[in-house]
Amino acid sequence: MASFRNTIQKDAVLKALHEENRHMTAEQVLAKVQTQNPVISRSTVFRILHQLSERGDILRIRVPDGADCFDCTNTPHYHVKCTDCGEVFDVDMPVIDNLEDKIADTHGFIFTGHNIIFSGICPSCRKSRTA
Amino acid sequence: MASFRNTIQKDAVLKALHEENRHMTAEQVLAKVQTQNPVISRSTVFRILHQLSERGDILRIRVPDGADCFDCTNTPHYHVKCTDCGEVFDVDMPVIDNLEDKIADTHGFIFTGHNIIFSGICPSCRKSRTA
DNA sequence: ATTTATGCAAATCATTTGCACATAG
DNA sequence: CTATGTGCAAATGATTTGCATAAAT
Repeated sequence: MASFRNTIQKDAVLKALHEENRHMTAEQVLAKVQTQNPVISRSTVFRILHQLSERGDILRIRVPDGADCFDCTNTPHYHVKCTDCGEVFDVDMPVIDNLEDKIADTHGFIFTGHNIIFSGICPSCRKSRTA
Repeated sequence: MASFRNTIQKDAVLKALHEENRHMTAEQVLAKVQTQNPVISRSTVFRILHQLSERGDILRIRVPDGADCFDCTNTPHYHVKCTDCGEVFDVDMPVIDNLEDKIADTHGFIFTGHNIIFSGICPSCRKSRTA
C-alpha cells in the first residue's frame, strides 16, 4: 500500500497554511514557503496540496474562474468571492443539512453533497469605490 | 458606443444552444456548429459565448474543475456535477431567496448573490457501477 | 534496498488575445 | 466608410506529468 513520508517540503507547506490560518492559493503557499526555504519547487507544492486534500487533512476550495484555495481546516464551510478583487473569504453561516432533500425531481440522481459560493463586494473594495 | 452586429456565426451559436436546449460546453457548441458550417473557429465561438453571457442573453455556468457550460436560458437555477463522469445537469429546485440573510456576521461585506453546485452520481454512471 | 518524493521542464486544458483581413451597419 | 467581427496562431494561467535523481523508511 502507498504510505506517506515526512519531508521538509511537507512540513513547510503545512506550516505556511497554519501560520496564515486562512485559505491560500497554491501560489501564495509557494511564495510563503520560499521565504524560508528558497529551494522548493512549484510542482512539489501542488503535489503536496493535492495529497493533503485527498487525505482530508486540508480543504481544497474550487474557485470558479480563479485559482483554487486551500484551507488548513477540514470542516466544510461556505465562501464568498469578491466580484471586484477576486479574493475569497469564509462565510459565517452554518452548513445547511439535507439541502438535497429540497430537490423535487432527482431523475435517479444520487446526491452526495453541495457547495455554495456567494458573490459580493468585500469591505476594502467597497471603500475604494466610494473613495 | 459599442453596438453588436449580426453574423452567421452568432446565429449558428444561438441556434446550436436552442436546439440542444440544455447547457453545453464551448467545445460542444463548436462541434455542433461545425457540422453545419465547418468554417467557424474555436475562438469565435468563445468570443460569442462570452459576449452573449455578458449581455445576459445566455447563462455562463462556471464549473469547478471543468469546462464552463452555457445555457440558452437566462433564468438562474442550480446544477449538479456527476463526480464520476463530470457531466453537469440542471437541478429541479427553486432558487433560494434571501439566502444571504442567513449569514451571521458579514464583516462589512455586501452580498449580491449565490450559486449552489451539488455533487452526486448521475443515473447512467450509477447503472454502469452496479453492472 | 526499495519505495515514495523532488525538481525541472515540458505537457495539458480551457480560454483569451494580437493581428491582419473581412464584413455588417 | 468605419467600427465591429473573424480566423489563425500564439499567449495565458492554473495545474499536472514524465523522467532522472534524491531522500525517507
